[in-house]
Amino acid sequence: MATQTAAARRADARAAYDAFLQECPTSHLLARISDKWVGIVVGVLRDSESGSLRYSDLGRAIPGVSQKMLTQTLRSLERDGLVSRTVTPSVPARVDYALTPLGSNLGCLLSDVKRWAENHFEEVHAARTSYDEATTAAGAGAGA
Amino acid sequence: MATQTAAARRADARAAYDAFLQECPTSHLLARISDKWVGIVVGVLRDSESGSLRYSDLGRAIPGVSQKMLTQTLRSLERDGLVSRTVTPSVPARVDYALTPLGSNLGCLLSDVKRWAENHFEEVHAARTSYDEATTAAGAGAGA
DNA sequence: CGGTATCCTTGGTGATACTG
DNA sequence: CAGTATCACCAAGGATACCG
Repeated sequence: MATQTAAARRADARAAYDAFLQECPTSHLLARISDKWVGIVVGVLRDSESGSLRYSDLGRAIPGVSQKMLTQTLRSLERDGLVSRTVTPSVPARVDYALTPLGSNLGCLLSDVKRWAENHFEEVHAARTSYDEATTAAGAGAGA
Repeated sequence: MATQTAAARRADARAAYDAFLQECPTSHLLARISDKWVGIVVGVLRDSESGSLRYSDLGRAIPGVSQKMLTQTLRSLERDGLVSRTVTPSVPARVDYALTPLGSNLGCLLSDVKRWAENHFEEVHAARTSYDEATTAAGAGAGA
């Protein structure tokens, strides 16, 4: 059983690579910021003047997010020390979320990314259009 | 049918938000760079001295990637004008991929992200550890 | 070698309902 | 209000097999 198929070896390599990826901080960060809601939550938190928002305010500020996703996102962020969670045990429980300094810092990075995106958006869009054009033209022969 | 449930309104809001996201260049960029293989491919391409690699070289340089994913990634990148695809119609077909200037530029951004990740890795890790510790402690009560 | 088309498996995503 | 647990769904990811 020592010699598996090429596929098995590939799977093995994949596992090894996966392990390697675990060591790579960049992957973690990329995974974190690419999370659909993370960028938005951080943005909203940065946007708010007081810098802190309640759970439901967050939900209200982000249309289309489910409690599950909001909670999940918040917990991840909290776990990574990016946001702080403050519970005020009043009668109607009140929980405030705010960016930690580290979270703020991440926000800056996000800003950089945003800036890049805005700067190069046209170029990408142009490239995409011309590519699609070429592709459509190539495929059009069969359709007509 | 004018007044749907709250869920329906939520879905509606979600759709609207989704549409908004389409307009936001940042989302596109985030989606692109967060793609599991994009970052790696760009990195490998940047890493290579000649700046250009053949399809199978790429596959070899990235253990654990399937042809499907490699091709898909490459095509996306090409579509967005991030990499160039050069076909040399020799007898054994030869295709070289290289970063375009724009792709190079993206590589720089990726470097920034990488730098940030490496700089703050410890902090995040520390936060995570202490969070996990607290969580484990909280759950331990039932186990004992 | 380079690439595409197909099928299958996984898990992320979201809705619902229930608790404190 | 804040949050959790469960269920159902879809789409991305990957393996396989097959063309040029």
